[in-house]
Amino acid sequence: MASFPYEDSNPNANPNPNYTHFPPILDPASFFDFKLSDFLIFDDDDINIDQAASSSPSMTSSEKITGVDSGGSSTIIDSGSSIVVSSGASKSIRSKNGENKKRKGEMGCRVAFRTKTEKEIMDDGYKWRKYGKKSVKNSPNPRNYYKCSSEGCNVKKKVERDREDASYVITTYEGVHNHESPFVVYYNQMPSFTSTPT
DNA sequence: CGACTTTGACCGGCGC
DNA sequence: GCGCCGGTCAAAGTCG
Repeated sequence: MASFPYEDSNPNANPNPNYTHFPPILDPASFFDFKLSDFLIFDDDDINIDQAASSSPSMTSSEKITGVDSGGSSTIIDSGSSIVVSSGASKSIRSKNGENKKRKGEMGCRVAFRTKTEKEIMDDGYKWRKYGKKSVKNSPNPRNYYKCSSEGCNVKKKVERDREDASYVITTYEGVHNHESPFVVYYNQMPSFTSTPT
């Protein structure tokens, strides 16, 4: 639990659904286009990621980790930066016929992070399809819901603006991709970027 | 014409 | 039991 997200260029190689890997920010163009601002990590099911991620921007990342992480590991990316990671999301999923299914832990992990960006959507290399938009309580900004549009991939993400500072965007990933990012495929095909030993 | 977005409705969980 | 809230569905609209 100490790997840097941008080193995890092959999410597909992860056989463990509970493996907590970082958000696939793999597009250099988009990566440098925003300032990573929050990166919290925890393992507790009951923690409200959204609240943790959107807590006061004046807090330091170490303060956030102390307040949120109940003994789990943590990785600080940058001064004042934090991401929230949960490895056991508990979620109630409603099927089409109205049947409700408990899917505790099925999603693999959740990752929430806050970034300072003007863009609502961060291009993380994956293709997302929007399936919902909801105004949430205590926040003037609506929350957008996205699913990975790859067939068979159940990864979801929520995107909302920080209620305290609209220049920040809170992104919550849920689950682990069962395929490689289109960007990774493209990246791996580029001779100048392949990891040839010197 | 297919893929995607929008948006209102619907549903289950949860607190009171 | 009831109402609020978050999350999802799906039909209609939009766009390339």
